[in-house]
Amino acid sequence: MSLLADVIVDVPTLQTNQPYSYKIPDQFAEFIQKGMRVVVPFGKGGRTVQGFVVGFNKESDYSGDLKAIQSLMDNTPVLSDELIALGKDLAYKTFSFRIKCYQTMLPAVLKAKYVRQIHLIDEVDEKILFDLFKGKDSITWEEAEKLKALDLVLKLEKENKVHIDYEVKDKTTTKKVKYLKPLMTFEQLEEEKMSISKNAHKQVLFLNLLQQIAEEELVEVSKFKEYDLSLAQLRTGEKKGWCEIIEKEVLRDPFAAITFETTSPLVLSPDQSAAFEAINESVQSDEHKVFLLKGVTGSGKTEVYLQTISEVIDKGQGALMLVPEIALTPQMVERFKSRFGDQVAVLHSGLSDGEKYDEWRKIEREEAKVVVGARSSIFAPLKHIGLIIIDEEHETTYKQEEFPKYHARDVAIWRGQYHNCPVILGSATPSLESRARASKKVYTLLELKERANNASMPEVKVVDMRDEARNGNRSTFSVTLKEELLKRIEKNEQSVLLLNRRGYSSFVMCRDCGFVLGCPNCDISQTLHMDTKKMKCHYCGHEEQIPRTCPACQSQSIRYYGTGTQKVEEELQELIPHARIIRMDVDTTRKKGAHQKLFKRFEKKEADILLGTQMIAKGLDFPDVTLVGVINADTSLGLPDFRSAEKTFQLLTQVSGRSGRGEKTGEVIVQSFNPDHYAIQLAKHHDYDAFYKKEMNLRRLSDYSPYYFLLKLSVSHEDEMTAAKKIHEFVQFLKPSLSEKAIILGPTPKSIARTHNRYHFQTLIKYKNEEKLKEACHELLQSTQREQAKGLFISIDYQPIDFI
DNA sequence: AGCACGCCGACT
DNA sequence: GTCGGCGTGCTC
Repeated sequence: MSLLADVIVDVPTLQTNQPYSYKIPDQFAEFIQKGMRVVVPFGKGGRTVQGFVVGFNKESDYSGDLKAIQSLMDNTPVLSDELIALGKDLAYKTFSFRIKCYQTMLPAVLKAKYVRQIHLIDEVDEKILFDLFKGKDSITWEEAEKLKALDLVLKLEKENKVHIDYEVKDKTTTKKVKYLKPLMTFEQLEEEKMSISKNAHKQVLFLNLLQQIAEEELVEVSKFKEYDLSLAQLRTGEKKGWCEIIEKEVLRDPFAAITFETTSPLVLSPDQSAAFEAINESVQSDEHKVFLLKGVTGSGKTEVYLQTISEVIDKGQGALMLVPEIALTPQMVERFKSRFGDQVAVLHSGLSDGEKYDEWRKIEREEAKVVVGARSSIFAPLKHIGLIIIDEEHETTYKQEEFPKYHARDVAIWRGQYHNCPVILGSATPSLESRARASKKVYTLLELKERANNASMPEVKVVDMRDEARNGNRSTFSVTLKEELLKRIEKNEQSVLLLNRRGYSSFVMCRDCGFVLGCPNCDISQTLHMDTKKMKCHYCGHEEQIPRTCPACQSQSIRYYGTGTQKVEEELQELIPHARIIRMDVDTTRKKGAHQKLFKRFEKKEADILLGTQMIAKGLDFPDVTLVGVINADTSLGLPDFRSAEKTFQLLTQVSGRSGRGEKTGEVIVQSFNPDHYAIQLAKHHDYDAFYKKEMNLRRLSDYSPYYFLLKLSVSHEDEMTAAKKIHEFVQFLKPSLSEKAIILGPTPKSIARTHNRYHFQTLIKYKNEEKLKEACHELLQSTQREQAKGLFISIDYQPIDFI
């Protein structure tokens, strides 16, 4: 009795979000394994799609004829039993499709590409042969589409003159290096030398070189370039049987050119030892426990991580560590590589798809024991996990904004449970959710109270910008900040300036009539981009010229408003003409490696001031930075987001940590229009505990997280009325499954009500224990499939991060 | 997603 | 009368 394979097919719809049974042809029976990618026929016509084998079954309850698997795409599984189960669970929890989850877990190159090929199978008109097929016997669907000949192709197919073939193409590539292997002995080569013409200098040279290579030795073909021997000349030798050229696969190592000095563990402080001991106990006893490691910046959390990982490796297990993408700096990677050498695999967005795949395979083959990476690394194919670390656990980038909308912290805990291993959540400013769980003893709280080397926390000065304005200073920079910047330049010390970009944009406004240039497709203002000298919509990418006169009143006084990094840089340069400034923002760091280059330049003291957005706030250690300025602390306070105070507090605490990391004491200047706001005042006093208490109280009074869970239902449609009507309908649908305690906010139009010419509405559901809610949401998605197919978008976001 | 089946309008 | 519109339903 042969088995059937359960396959999840690459068709992301609700109707197909389930395993399909396929027969396994005899030739694959021996090789097929759970977790492999396969090519299967699916649906009518000759369509084939990629699928994942998620299990085997003796029989199927499907009444029709079963189809057979067409081919296997892997020699070894790409998904382990653990990841197969995790994907299934994630799909349910995040209201997503299983296939999407599996694709998210794997490197991009493992996602199939589909090619539709049109093959000629019968005689056709000369003209068609020439115009369409250009004399070839097959063309791709896309080529035909470009020639606007798809209807012709379909007609030819009906006439049986062409055949449309569906191919699943594998994108995986491995880097191959050509090696040369001698096949003859010294004596045989000597004989060969006799038999060839003495004028064939290159051939003689080649034979001489071959004689120098030991038997069984492989030499890289590229080495022969040094002797001016081309590949063609080597191939001639291959034809004569002197040698053989073989290709061997090598893994790309993005850090190959860099050598890392090895470092040894540092001596731990009493706080660090206590934390280490507590976590290590869980490691040694294979106990799943979640630790919240709270330590101020510079308190040595990383050293605790490193030493715990070392224990895990000694036990023969692996460790997974997540850091936010922008904190994944060369400095960070270096710390891990220099402690654990080649056992470290690094996954981040700067790698090419091929490089990512190679790092992934290094992990999968168990050549790497330590994985360091951003959000998606939480799915790394480590088989024996002994520890998972989420550094800077409060960062919102751990929540993916696209489907599947998972939170890496939740996945970490899932995997920690599966592997019976501890999970560490580390932060100087833990999220309220995590800190509250620690209070309720769901997590174990570990604290590092002191900075290493007895460094003190920097002094924070808050400058009231309203006073500045009253005193006639309308510039971006307060008098105090300017003076302090000048002092640093004099003393040859460095400063970091942070421009808080959250909720800020530079838009063009008419000073006479107040006209703001908006996007024609979306209800937001367009942003000014000085580098390309264009206006751009950040939502849909629409671009147009910068207006010279106001489109509404023809006034000439239309100009930009708001503060972009570029404008601040210009203003700063004007204010302090001799200051050497490095600006870091999305524009100057777009190119690969630009980020690192700018930091290196700053490190080498080629500049006095580093000016940038959030990306400069993380994990960087510059000993000569003694001043940190926050230009606009409170732009993020005004956002319609219940976490805005928390975000502001975290940001200010974070940047303050950048100052005074060396021997010199540091100073922080925060410019604000709301200097008395508790988030600013408590950040000034480095008082997380007081902030936590105060903020928890506010959250309790306003019924927000962590007291309530949140679920966001969004709906969009081309027609405003339809979208509005539908979301009301859906809320009515969900209501019966909610208890009295649940609170429904909205529905309301989103603050950016229109993008891409679609109208968006959303509603928030606040709840504590609602057993039936998740099931009801799934039902809602199921029952609205028809409407979804007709252009109604519905999205359910469990524990959303943004509300705007 | 992509395809077939099926039931209504305007054409050789 | 039929060709083709896209609404509906299914894919192992």
